Amino acid sequence: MRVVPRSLAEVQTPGRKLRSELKRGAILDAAEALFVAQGYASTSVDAIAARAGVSKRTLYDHFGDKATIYARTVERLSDTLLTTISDAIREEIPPGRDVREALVGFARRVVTETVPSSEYAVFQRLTARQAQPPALPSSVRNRPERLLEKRFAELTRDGLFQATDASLAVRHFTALTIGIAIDALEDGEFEVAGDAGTDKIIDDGVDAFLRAYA
Amino acid sequence: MRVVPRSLAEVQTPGRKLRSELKRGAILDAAEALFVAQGYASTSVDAIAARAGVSKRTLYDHFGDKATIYARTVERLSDTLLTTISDAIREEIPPGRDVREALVGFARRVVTETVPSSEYAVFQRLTARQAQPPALPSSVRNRPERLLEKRFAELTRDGLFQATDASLAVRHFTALTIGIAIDALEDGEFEVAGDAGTDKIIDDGVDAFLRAYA
DNA sequence: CGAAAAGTACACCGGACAGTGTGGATTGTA
DNA sequence: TACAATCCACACTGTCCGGTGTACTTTTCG
Repeated sequence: MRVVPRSLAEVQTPGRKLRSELKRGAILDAAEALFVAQGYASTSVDAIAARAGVSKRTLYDHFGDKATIYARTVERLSDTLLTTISDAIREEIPPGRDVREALVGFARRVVTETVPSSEYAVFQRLTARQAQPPALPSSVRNRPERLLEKRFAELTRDGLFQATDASLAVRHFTALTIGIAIDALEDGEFEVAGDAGTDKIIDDGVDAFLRAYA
Repeated sequence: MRVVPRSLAEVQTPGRKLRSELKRGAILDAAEALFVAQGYASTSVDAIAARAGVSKRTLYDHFGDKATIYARTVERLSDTLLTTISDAIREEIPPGRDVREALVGFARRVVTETVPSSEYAVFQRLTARQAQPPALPSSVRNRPERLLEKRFAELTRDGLFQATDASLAVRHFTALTIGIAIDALEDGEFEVAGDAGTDKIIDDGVDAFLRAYA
């Protein structure tokens, strides 16, 4: 006589493969959080497994070793970031929108959407040369910038602002807005000020940028 | 008349003491190089001792533990950086010098003098929130910026450029020049280009800054 | 049903590392 | 010469960590 509660099993289990994929995602989530908070070297595989609610063995069955976990984490982060930037460009800097509004909207959105997971900062920091994990090629690191560069070139062609060197303009723009905002957030500069602080930073940055490139 | 020593400490021979001080310096040199290259967690005390040409026991006699070595390293780095910035301000941005020349000279000097030890970048990175070593207060982290801020305020008062908010102007200036240059250096962006690459970055950055703040 | 996939618990290994203890060598100084 | 400061070589402890092996359970599906 079968005592196996088939119905119960079917209800609480959404399929082997799906569940396996969920575990995989949970592992990457945990890994991302820990790598971001503590860095590569100080994050133990046991800690990742514990946080993911998964046995260490499962983790090693999914990914072969710690370096691979790290690589997959950064890859996923990179993809997410790329999507975020791509969406933000399309929706915040559409043809016809006032340039100042568009730039402020874009920067603000990138910063807020990548906080508190702080994808942008995390990505920069994790991909920075620390020689601990295998360093990533700068071609990967700069993908988001390339997207914005293309849009800036179009804006210049339409005469909306002067950026003969689109690559340079993007560098200056991100440095003046997103870069400074992320820096400030990492310093915990305004524990209270919150969004207002970053908003002001971004407004000021866009102001300066437009003064230089209008 | 016999000179009576008040304590043993006063009588200590300059020979021994000097040598001891040299060892101490060598340890800090080694620690700085390794912390910079590998980060805190991945740098072993044994490695520091080996690189300094000093026994591990001597190292532990001088400093009590790894955290203290790290703290002393960052302190020394901070002091060196502050001196570098201070000198650069005094000598590159003197009263009367053409503003563009002064700013280019300043930024170029800060970058070149802090490379390849890359004090500036190192300082930023080591003091960044990584939660591994005891985080430093941002008051320490921002000391160099304060100096430049003061000079910018003077320049504005003299009508040489428009920076009603000196703090903001400094942020924008460093972001546009030193920040981008250091970033590029860390990426190993121009393995060959060398100084020419950073020089162009700085020229472009100063151009943009002056367009925004002239 | 029965095989296989997926996961867990747990013990284990080898190595690295922070930190200590000690005895001995060198060397300025009284 | 005798003493003390300084340093070194070396052995040792406890701990953590990356990674593996294995035996057991649960779930899925032909």
